[in-house]
Amino acid sequence: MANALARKLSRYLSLSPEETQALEAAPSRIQDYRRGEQLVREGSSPDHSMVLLSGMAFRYRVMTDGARQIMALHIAGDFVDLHSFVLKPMDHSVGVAALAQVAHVPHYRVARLLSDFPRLAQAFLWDMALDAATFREWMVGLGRRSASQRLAHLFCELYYRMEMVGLVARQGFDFPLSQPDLADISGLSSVHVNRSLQSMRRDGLIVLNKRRLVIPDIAELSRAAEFDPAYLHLLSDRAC
Amino acid sequence: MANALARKLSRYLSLSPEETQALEAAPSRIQDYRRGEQLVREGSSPDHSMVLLSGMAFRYRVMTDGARQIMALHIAGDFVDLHSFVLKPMDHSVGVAALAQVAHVPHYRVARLLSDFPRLAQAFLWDMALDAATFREWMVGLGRRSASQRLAHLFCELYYRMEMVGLVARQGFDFPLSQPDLADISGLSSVHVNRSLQSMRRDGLIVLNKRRLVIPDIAELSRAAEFDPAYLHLLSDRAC
DNA sequence: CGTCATATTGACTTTAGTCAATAGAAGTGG
DNA sequence: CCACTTCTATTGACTAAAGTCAATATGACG
Repeated sequence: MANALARKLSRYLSLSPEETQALEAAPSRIQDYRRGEQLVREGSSPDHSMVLLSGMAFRYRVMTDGARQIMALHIAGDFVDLHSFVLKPMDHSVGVAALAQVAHVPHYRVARLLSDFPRLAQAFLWDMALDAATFREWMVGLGRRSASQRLAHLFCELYYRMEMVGLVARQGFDFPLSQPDLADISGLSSVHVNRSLQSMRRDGLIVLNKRRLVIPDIAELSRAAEFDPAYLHLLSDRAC
Repeated sequence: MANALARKLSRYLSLSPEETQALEAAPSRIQDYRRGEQLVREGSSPDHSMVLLSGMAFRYRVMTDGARQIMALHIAGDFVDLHSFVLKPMDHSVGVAALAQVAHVPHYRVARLLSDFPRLAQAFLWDMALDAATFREWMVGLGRRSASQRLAHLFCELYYRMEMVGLVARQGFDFPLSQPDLADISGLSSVHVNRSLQSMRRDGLIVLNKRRLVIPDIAELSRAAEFDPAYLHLLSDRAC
């Protein structure tokens, strides 16, 4: 998988050459998807999971009245729907926010990896746990943070995650999400997102235009968001 | 573990006698905790995970201004913090809502289970995926549902989960949560929870008093909440 | 150049939060 | 069993945050 996943998992444990090799060989194919396309549809029962090699994807659900809630963002190296290996049918869809290169990993090969490499089983557990930790952090935001804190918090999270995979340059990174997208992430209306962004711009916390987000002072934005990166487990907290 | 966990996991795959036996033998001890006590504290790095045998527990985080967000509820049979096996330190605390009997499973024994019984690894992945599916459902509620829909949705979820473990009698079940607790689950103020509950009572959707919740017509409450139990994966969707 | 999505602004409405008072209930020590 | 404390529940009056609707830019793109 062009090493993207192996690099991420090695934050948890150092992979043996055989394990890395097996991960490399796992995808059946690699495919590009454009913004607006769907990787997986709610209600379907995929026979493979997907690893994002580049671009951005998000998981979401559309309610009966058309409202959408985005529940996760994924960037290079993320195992987008590992859970579909054990939990079907899908209870949400996966969409593409920015031109994405995607590796398809058939579930039978996931099963093979688990049985052949017990340590990978643990690494996959770790990856799912990390995913869940991010869900929890977003829940805290949705339940208890103000509009601009939610946005600021999201920007901080993305900054660190992007940096981790080498996508931050000159304190900024590509940011393909529209204001309606941000609204559906933060549980707000797009009008309110617009106003909150403007206030953050006025305060010099962010520079956002032409699909690029610059954070002049991440420490200050973190303070505004009361952001604590602990839940991202950026440091190698290696068990083995 | 008095079979509570084995029963839950067997919703995913049928366990062999050896696997069941190994699960039974996994806890190092069993202990009771009273309402208000803490099972795990944010920031700690436990050397064991916990299975709830009876009672009710919840995972939560307290923010700097004292606001609390509850991110999960656990009932009998739930593996409360399996993730602490792979992800430390804890990014949230675990509290007790109602007198809880808890089995402690040392992490080294979890590791043993994973390596000795590869199918249990998959079952644990399933359990974590189920946990995450519930997180996502709560996120949708926090982001996009109205106050009384959030509460109604929670009540529906609990009804099905309680029924699954045989704790529903005469359309009702023990409900130890206070209105402030409900507020911290649903991201509302306790005053607003109070008013929403009263409106639901007036509509005959729920009967709630003396720490007991009765749902006269689960179909009607489900309609009000736009509740779809799919994410709970109640049916045996057995892979093996 | 026209089209479509996105961004911005103003005016107004709605939902939910805050503050404060009162009432009930449950638990505790004597 | 009683007095006392401490949660918990309820209500009213007022405030604030965020949503809605609608109009107008702005910008990318074929």
